[in-house]
Amino acid sequence: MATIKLTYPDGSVKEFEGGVSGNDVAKSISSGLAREALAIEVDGEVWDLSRKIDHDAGVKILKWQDAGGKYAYWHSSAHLMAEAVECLFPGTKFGIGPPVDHGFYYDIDMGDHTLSPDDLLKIEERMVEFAKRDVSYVREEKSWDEAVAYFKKKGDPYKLELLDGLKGETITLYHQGNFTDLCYGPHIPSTGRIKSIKLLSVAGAYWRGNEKNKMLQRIYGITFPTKEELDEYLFRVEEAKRRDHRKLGKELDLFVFHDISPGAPFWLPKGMIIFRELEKFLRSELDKRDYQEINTPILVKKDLWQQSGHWDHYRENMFCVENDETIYSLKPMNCPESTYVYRHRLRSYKDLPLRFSEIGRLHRNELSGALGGMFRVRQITMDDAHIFCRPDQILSEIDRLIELVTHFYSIFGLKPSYNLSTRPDNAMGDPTLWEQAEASLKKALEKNHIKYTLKLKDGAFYGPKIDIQIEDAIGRQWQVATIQLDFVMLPERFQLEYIAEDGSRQRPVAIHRAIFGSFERFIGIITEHFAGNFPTWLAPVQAVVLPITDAHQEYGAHVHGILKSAGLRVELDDRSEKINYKIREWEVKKVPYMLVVGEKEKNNQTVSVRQHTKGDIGVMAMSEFVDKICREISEKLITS
RNA sequence: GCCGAUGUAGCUCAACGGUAGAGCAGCUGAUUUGUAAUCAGCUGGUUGGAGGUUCAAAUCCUCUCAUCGGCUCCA
Repeated sequence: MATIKLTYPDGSVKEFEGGVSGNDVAKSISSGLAREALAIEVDGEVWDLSRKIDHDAGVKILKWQDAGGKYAYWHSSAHLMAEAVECLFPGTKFGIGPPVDHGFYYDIDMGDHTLSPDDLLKIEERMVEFAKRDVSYVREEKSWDEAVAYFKKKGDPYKLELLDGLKGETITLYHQGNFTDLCYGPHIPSTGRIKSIKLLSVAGAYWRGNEKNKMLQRIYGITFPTKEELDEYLFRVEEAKRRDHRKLGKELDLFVFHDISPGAPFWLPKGMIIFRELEKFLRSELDKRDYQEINTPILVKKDLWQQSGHWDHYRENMFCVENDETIYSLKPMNCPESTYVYRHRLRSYKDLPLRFSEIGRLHRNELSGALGGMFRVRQITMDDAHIFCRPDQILSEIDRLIELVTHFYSIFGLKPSYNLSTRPDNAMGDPTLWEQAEASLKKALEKNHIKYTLKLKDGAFYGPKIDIQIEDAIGRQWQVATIQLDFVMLPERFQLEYIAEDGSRQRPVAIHRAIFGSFERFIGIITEHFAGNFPTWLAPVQAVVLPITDAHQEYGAHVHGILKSAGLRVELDDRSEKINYKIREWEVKKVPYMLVVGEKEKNNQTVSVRQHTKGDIGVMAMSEFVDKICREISEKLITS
C-alpha cells in the first residue's frame, strides 16, 4: 500500500504505510503514549485507535487529559454499563447512552421494573467484573438492512427507531464482551482501561427528550482511570453540597421557603441586607450611567398581554385573577409596560436613547417539578432595563452595556463569557436592520477585546442577542445576563415612535437587558460562589465586638458605638460566655471581623482583630480598624 | 406537568405494627473566662395533610401537598 503522511499537532510530518492504525502511530511515538492513548483525532474527527488510516491527515493521539479522550472513555463506560444491565436484567430495551460533561448515562426501558439503589450497586459490581476481563471494543460496519435485521432479532424498538433516521447509510456497530450496540463510536481500546466506577443516580427521562414520548429510566454514572480521580470527583461533589445555597441560606438566616408559597422565598432580615446592598450597588451604577428608574404595575389586564403576544404564547406561565368579570394577570415580564412610559410623551430623536431601569417583581407559573431553591422560583425580582434608541445608537449602547456587565461581574470575582446569537429562520423585522444590528453587536464585543462564541440562528425572533454566562469559584457556569435587541416586539406591537430630524415618524429599537438576571438567582449563585463567606460590603453582620468578661462590657459597648456611628453593621456579644465559645459561634456565622476586647485593649483603647477564616490578625488602634474595614467596604474588596 | 426518592422537635437524625427518642438550638441557674463548643436542669412533636386497613399505624394501603435528583422548560 502507498505511504501516507500524518501531521502531528506540533506540525511535524511523519510517513507511514497506508492502513496504519492509531495504535501503531502512538507506539511509534512512545510506549508510554501507547499505554495512555484512548483514541485518535484524524482531521478533527475522533476515531478508534484500531481503525486504519489510509490517507494523509492531521492526527492527534487523545489521552484522558483531552476532552475527546474523556468522551470516548465515558462513552465506552456507558456501553460497559449497558452490558452489565443486559446481563442482570435480560430483555431490557436500550435507548441512547452518550457521554456528558461529567460522566455518562444510558436510557433504558425495563418494562415494569423500577431500578432501586440496590440494583445500581449490583450493576456497578458487574461493571467492575466485566472491566477486569479487559475485552476489546470492536467496530463493525454493516449495511442498513443487516443492522435492522440484527436489532429486529434482538427486539430493540428504540434502536430500530434510531435506524429509521439513518436509512441508506453504512451503520456501525460496536461489540464488547456479549454486548452489541448501534453506535457511531469512537471507543477506547478495551474495557480494562476503566478502573474506577461509580453509578450516581437513576432518573426519568423522556425518549428523545420529548415529553410526549415514553419515559425511560436514565442511569447516570462516572468512571475514572484511577481511584484517586474518582475520590477527587466525589470530594468536589461534596464541596458543591457544602456550598448549597439552600443549606447556607437556612444556616445563615438569609431566606427560607415554606409549603405555603412554593417557589417564593421569605427573605429574613439578614438575607434582606444582601438584597438591599445589591440594589444599592445596582442603583448607584445605573445612576452614573444615566438610567432613569421606573416602576410599573404588577397586576394588569389581560389586554396588555394580548397586545404583546404573551397571551398566545406565554399564558400557561401566567398567574391570572378575575375581578368584576375582567381578567387580570400578575406580570411575568416588565417589557410591555415599559412602553407605556415611553409613550407617555411624544419623543424626539434628541430624547434618545432613553434608558428605563426597573427592579420589577415578576410572577411566572413555573412547572412544579422545575422549582429549585433560589435558582428557579415563581416570584422573580428582576434587575431589568429597557433602552429605547435609534438604530444608529445601537453600537454605542451595546458598548456601554458590555462595560457595565464586565464591571459588575468583576466586583464579585465572577468570570463572564459571551455568546452572540444571530438571526433565526423565523425572524421578523427588516433584514437590513438585522445585519446592521448583528454587525454592531460584533463590533462592540471586538472593541472591548471580548472573545465570544457565535451561536448561529439562535437569536430571538425579534432580534439578535448577547447572552453572558459566568463561572463561579468552583468552575460552574451560570447563565445570568442577557442583552437582547428588539425591532419588533415592543417597537412594532406597541407602535413606538420618535420624531426624526426630518420631521418623519420613526421606530426606535428596544434593548432588553438584565445583569443579575434575577436577585433571587443571583443571590443563590453568589451564596455558593462565596460559600457563604460574603465580602464585607455584603455581609449581613460586618463585625462583632466580643468583650472577654463582664468587666469589659462597658468598653465593648463603647467600641460597638464607635463602629456603629461609622456606619458599620456591628453587633455586641455581651453574653457571659467564654471567649472561645463566642468566637466559635460567630465564626460559624461567617462574620468577617471579630473584635476581642479585654483588659489590655481597654487600657490601650485598642481592639484585637480576628478575621473570619484567617484568625487573629493582631491588635489595632480603633481608628486603624475603622479605616481598614471602611476601605474594604467602599472598595467592595473580596477578602475570603 | 412527567419518572423516582424523601417528609419525625427550630436544625441534623433515630425509632420500621405495640407508650415517639438523641445531639445541637432555645429557656433557667451556676460559671467571669484571651482567639473554634463550661456545667447542670427544664421546655419542646395530632410523625406534612386527608382518608383507609388493624385490637393497635410514624411504620401498611389510597389520595393530596411540599422538597430533592433528573426529564421538559427556563432568569
